[in-house]
Amino acid sequence: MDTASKSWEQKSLVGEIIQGMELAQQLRLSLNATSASSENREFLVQRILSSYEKALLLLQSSGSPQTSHVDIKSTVIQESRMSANTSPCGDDYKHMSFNDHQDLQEISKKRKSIAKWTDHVIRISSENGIEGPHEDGQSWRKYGQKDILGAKYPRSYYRCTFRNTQNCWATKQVQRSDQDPTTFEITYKGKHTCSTGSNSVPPPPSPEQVEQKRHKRENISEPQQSQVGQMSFPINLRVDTENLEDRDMMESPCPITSTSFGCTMSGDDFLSSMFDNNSFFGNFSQPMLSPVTGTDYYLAPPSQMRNVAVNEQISESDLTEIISATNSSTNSPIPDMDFPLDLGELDPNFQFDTPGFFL
DNA sequence: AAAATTTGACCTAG
DNA sequence: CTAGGTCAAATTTT
Repeated sequence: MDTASKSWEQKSLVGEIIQGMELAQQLRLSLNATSASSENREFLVQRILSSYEKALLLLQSSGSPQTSHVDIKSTVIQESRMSANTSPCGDDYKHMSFNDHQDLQEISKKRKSIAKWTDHVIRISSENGIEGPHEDGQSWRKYGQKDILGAKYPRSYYRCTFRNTQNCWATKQVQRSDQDPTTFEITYKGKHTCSTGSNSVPPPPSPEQVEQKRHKRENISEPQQSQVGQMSFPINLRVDTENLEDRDMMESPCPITSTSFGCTMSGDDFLSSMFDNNSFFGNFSQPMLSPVTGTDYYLAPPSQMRNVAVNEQISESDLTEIISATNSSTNSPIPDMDFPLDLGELDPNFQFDTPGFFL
């Protein structure tokens, strides 16, 4: 994974810078446009910052081939502007708590790795019928649908298409709002670690795959922990400020990019069609974090980890974001937010604490 | 044929 | 037990 990484990084670097410029331009336009909301601007700002952060990251990492994610992360700082909680509906919720159960037998202590699992909730409503889809530039594969108690519409579950090939454990859930069917609540969990080489050809399936079935799990060797450096920059991408929705985490989206919708959800119920936009990956770095952030990580892969991947990733703060456009927000159950973290287990090295910085 | 979706069964936390 | 989440076989789509 490093052979090509070099040129790759350079490209990424350039791409990030370019992206930053483009975003800045968009921001400028946004400032002139009366229609643009402050939220959009906010996102643009975040993206711009994110691009630069990535660029810095790349520069640093190129210096030292190996990863250095942690430091990098701390170096990047970010101001947190934004009114604390202007948005009323900031109900983000996170809940997740998984444990391994079946694993106990053998691997009881091994996975102490920190896998961060975050939830990002966004709401998208298409008031007038058409709106941008919230594509994230990722490909998702639907793996389930469930009727939720009290909800009129079923919830759909998606996971990254590259789960198996690249150990990407990102998932998302899509739920249509009861009262306002035009609104969808999308919850993203996990981070994308898939890096399909953006350069040109997606690399073949990664080496260590997991294929073991559900009988035994073993730790897979670590995936490359380089994810930080890989972002594909959309060269031709332009973000539309129209209504951008975004989310993301500084990770790189799979190269799928713009035109291709990652979404394969043809689904029944959702918006397979109602939107069309082209804003894709956004960034989601969000400022308003409470001081306590930083602490949300925890190991324990998703529910049933049969293949345990120990990803050590950079943690990113969790945040939930809501871009909602409208009113209806009543139907969101407000779960409790609990933070099951066991700090004790963490590595002392971990240094993320800085509260205010971008993810 | 391969990849994605559908859908009921299965699993687990609360 | 129930509700929510995931698996996986069957089915559909590409």
